[in-house]
Amino acid sequence: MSVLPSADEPEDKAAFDRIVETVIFLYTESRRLTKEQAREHDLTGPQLTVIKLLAGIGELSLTELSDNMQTRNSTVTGIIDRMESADLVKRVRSESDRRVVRIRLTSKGKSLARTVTIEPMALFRESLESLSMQESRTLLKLLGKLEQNVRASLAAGSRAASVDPHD
Amino acid sequence: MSVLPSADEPEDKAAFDRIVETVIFLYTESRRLTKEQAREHDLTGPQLTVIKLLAGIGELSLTELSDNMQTRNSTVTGIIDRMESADLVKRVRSESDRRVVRIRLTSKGKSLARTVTIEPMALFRESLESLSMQESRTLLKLLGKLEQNVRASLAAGSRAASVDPHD
DNA sequence: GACATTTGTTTCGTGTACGAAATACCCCCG
DNA sequence: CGGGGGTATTTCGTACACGAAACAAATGTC
Repeated sequence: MSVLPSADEPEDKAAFDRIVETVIFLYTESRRLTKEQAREHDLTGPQLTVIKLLAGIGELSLTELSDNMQTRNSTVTGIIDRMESADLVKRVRSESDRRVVRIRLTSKGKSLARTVTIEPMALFRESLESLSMQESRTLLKLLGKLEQNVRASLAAGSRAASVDPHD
Repeated sequence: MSVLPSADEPEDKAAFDRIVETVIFLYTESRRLTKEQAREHDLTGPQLTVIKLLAGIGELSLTELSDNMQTRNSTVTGIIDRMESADLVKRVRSESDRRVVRIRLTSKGKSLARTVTIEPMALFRESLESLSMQESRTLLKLLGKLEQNVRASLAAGSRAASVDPHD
């Protein structure tokens, strides 16, 4: 905010809400379509993500995988469990550090990775291409700013709820 | 974010990926914090959303609720089930159309709505306030453009199947 | 007024998604 | 050598989240 807060204008609030709604829409809808596409290959959305990540990088530990997917370890454990029983992936204990599990594609997983051309969040990515270079740079900058603020709030600790300078 | 040591990738592709990643980050992290905050009142994230919606509007049918929350009916049924056994909400059959169920806050639900000050996605909303008016307008415009493209793709994709065209 | 169709809600089965606790293994300090 | 503190993964219990099918009330058609 620059000059004055101007006691919640309905317009401002509506604009904020619209931004939040739009982000939720983009995320949930892209996810839904990813899931639907993945299904044609008997995969779920997260499973497709795992396959594409592993196909691109080679092998990842479970924690690296969960960092990449922005989900918790315990969630990824379940996903890998199901993928392992579907023979898409296998777990290999690391030699150097016997705590870590390396996740690797099986031959079946690899061939599936070659077959499936769609990327996770494809819908989202495609729609991005319609923006000009200038626009996507601007978008990235603004979103990055938001991200920084969120991270700052998170780092600021799990203190009070929305305890802000009220008004 | 990424585990990959992406020193200097081609900016274009990296920019797209960064945007996608950032949106996912914003959504999941805000959701996580909302959940955490709601928990202090023995609520889950979606339950807080329901309470705030009902407190603002009064009463809603299950379908209206699921539209507002961008989730499926079957999901909301479960949420309302749990809220009903916690005596936060009650189901009332509509008189005019006996198929519809109206969801209404109980007195316990209402007093909770007054007690809990935080809004769903509070973290997200707060971080938005750090943007200038100009910036949030720009952000809204660009996101809106993305949303339009996604909607267009969805409409085009649903030609084959008989999916309900939403607008 | 009997029928098929549509619309609103629930049921069911599967797959995330989370936090907390348990487990296994690493490293370090003494 | 031994224990303490830390990290990596799994287990467990609960709550979404979805699609498909079941169900019920409303509406359209004749």
